[in-house]
Amino acid sequence: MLDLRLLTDQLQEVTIQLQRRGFHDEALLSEIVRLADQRRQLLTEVEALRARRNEVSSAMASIKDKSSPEFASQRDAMREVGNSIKTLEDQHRKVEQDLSDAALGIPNLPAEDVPDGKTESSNQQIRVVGEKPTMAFQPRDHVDLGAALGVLDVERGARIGGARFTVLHGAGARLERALMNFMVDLHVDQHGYREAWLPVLVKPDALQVTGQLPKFEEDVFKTSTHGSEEEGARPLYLSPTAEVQLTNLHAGEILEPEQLPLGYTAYAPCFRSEAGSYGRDTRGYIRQHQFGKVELVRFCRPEQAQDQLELLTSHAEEVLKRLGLHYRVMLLCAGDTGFSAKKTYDLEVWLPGQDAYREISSCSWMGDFQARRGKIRYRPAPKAKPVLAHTLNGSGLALSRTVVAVLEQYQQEDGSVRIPEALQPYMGGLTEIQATKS
RNA sequence: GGAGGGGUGGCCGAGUGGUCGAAGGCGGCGGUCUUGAAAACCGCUGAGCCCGUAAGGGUUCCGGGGGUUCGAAUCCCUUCCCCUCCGCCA
Repeated sequence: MLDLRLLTDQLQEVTIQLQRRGFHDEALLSEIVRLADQRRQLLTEVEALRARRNEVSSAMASIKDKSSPEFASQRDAMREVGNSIKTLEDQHRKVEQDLSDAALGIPNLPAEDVPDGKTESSNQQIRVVGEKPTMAFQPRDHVDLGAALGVLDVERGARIGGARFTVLHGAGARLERALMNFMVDLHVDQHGYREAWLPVLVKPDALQVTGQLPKFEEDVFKTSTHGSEEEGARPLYLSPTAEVQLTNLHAGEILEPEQLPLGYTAYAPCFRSEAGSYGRDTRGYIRQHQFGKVELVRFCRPEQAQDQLELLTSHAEEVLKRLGLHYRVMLLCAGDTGFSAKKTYDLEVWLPGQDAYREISSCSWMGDFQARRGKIRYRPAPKAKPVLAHTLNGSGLALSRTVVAVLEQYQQEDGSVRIPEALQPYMGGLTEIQATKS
């Protein structure tokens, strides 16, 4: 959520910044300004009445004879004041609700150094790391490779879960598990993250903090609950990314300055409905309803944020470097930057089987956008007023796509796949995946 | 699932309709004393919102929501969470 004061005081500037990312609902913006103004008026009015009531009430408390005419007349007068207060409170509550509904639909402002542009074609290539592996043969894609090796089983995945579910077998399953441990260990031991093991079902409130709700409900899986929602039963959602759980770790808290910057990492399965992506990436292990991911989340002071984004990105990159995977770093243009983010680097790994770079990590600086929704604050100095923290997150990395990248970049002419050296200890010393009879 | 108990400030804990944002203690900060430290003593010590350049003023918050009342931490309804015992269970 944006700072409403900023929005109302500098509407023009905010509008321009939002237009950069393709947001053009200026009617909504002026509605917010109107509601904010109305809210303030109602509040001033109701608080004046409450002040009066408080004053008279404490005077009434000191009247000893509660049956005196003096007491009775004051009580009658206050009865009307009480009713007015109630009426104004109802109005205020409604305006407050409308205001928050409207404000939750406004995306974050892009950072200044984010390039203009509407689509991914305007993204900027920042750097390229490593080189495309030379192959004196026609590289195969991971679906063919995985099927031939007996490690990737799309058919049986569909049998169990339907489309966009996959079963891994043998060395393939172990590869995913090895990657998970390798990544978490790296971030904990080398990068100083605190490891977490998390709930996967999450409350709507948690999703609202990170920005998936209320606007993108169709993208997440919602579970059914006992009892109707009208009766107050709150449904739980399958978390689409551990960013949700990790960012909410400090919701409602005031952190001490020496705690920052602070980093968490976690492996968690992620679930996405992929509504609206029909027909896209239907082949293989690229876009699944369920996938594993090792997540990185950082909390910091505003003045640390830009550096923290570079640091976080370098942590995700380190995984690719140690695995010897060729990739490039893209700075997303304003139009391609996600709803809650100010600035995002995508890491795109080279997939020779598709002759393309594909996103394998997305590292973002959210500013105070999520912190405002989640009331995540820190105290800049002892006794100072709490200030909203900044949050950052990134995949470090998406496991399924790393499996794909290893299969495709380490494939050999005979269809076997070498295991990156860094991973071999996690694979029980296995150096190569070869076809097995299944 | 059944039966009970409980949610109060950073923490512990009192408070069952009226100057209660809330006793007392702990912790933290500052001071006195001390060569220094400890002890002792004194003072300060929550957050949000509104008005104001500021000083300051107002208001809300005792798990959440609603109600009763002139007035609610206190009474009523509802909901969430935690604990104990029983049952079930990876």
